[in-house]
Amino acid sequence: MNAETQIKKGRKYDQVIAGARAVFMREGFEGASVDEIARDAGVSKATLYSYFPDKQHLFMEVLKQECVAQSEVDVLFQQPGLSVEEKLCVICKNLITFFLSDFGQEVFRVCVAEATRFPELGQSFYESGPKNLAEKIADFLRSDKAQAVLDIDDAYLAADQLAQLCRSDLLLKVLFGVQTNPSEAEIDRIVDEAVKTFLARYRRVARAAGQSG
Amino acid sequence: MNAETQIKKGRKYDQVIAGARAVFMREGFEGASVDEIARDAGVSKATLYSYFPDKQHLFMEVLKQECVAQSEVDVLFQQPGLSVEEKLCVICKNLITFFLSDFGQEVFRVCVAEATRFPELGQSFYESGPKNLAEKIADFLRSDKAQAVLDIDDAYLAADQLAQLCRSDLLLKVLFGVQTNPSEAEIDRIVDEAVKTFLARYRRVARAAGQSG
DNA sequence: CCTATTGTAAACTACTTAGTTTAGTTCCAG
DNA sequence: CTGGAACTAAACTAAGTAGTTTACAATAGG
Repeated sequence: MNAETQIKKGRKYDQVIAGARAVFMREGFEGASVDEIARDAGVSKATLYSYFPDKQHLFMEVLKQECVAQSEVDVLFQQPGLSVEEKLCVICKNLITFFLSDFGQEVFRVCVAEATRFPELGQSFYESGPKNLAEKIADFLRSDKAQAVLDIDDAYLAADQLAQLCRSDLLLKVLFGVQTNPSEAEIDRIVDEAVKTFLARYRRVARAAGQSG
Repeated sequence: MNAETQIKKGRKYDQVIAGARAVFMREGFEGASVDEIARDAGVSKATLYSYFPDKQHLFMEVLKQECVAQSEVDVLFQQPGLSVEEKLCVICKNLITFFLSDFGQEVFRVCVAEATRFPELGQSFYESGPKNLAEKIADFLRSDKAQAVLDIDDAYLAADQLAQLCRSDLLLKVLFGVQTNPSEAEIDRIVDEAVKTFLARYRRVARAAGQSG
């Protein structure tokens, strides 16, 4: 009776998922047809339906996997020998690179579109993506190394502000198809300005050892 | 031969648009059926098709109107006797209130979802919404009153940063259905923190009259 | 009052959809 | 070589889709 039991079986499973991912990302849930998925997957419809009870379960399975993949994205990479400021820049750049990637864009778009139809999907996307990322950044901000340079009260809030400053105009532009691949220079500028604003607020003031509200 | 000529006619036009808006916002483009729109509009399908040549034109017309409505949202209201800092708070609060509204959320969601299928739609949503808002904020930041207190080089970038700091986690949470109506206190906190960070970067330093790079 | 316009409901066309079934094929273990 | 499992293409069902047409009703202007 557990939810998983209905899904999965033999050896063409991955192939089906791959085709489904491609079509769902391209067309959304309503726009995708099962015939197209089967064709794209190089698999017969009967096979597809031997793996998944229906279109919805297939859709959910695809996006569950995308969420897992997304949660494994690491914006922090353990790069030794970087100052906190440099590290902040690296974090920002990785974050931007991620949401500019085809993967990031497609998953984001589909999840926004179908969050109403599949409520648990929106939740799990949010948690494996933005929330997960913000928490990783917050952990870094709480580290001794960071705290030596930064004076932060609410690390999660600060992490979120940094992430938001990175996303900037770009996330919206990309989401609405206004600009699809910004130049490296443009990205560097945004990163630079984001970190500048972040440090203006959170850089520890030289003198006083205590924290100011 | 001009694009407009195909659409519009008599007196039930608004009714059709209203029904179409309701259904499209609820279901998206593919998910919405013309029968449902006609039913929801309290109009026969034949009447609907006497106003619009097809589903796509109807969809575009609805969203064109939403974009116009969106572009008329004013985040600045001319409120006299407010300090620049207070004004920034008001701007932030209005911005948040807007994207938390049903209207803001629905339009945003549908536009993201259909930006691939209807490229010009994404563009015009972006321009009438986020871009338009940022430009209004930038105009304020460039005003003498604001410049007396703030030291800003690139007003549009600063405006965008302020807007992003406002959106914070909230926009994403709302978009993915994680949190639908945050408390007033929560909003106030975000506004407060956004303005704090913004001012930390852009508040004119007491002493020097010139601007620093 | 009469007629043209604008509306209506409902049937209809031609097509697509999700999902099932059938009859036959490939593949591999024993 | 055999038997069973997994797979296939293709036909099929039942329902829904966009868009058209038909035959009829309400409403207004002159």
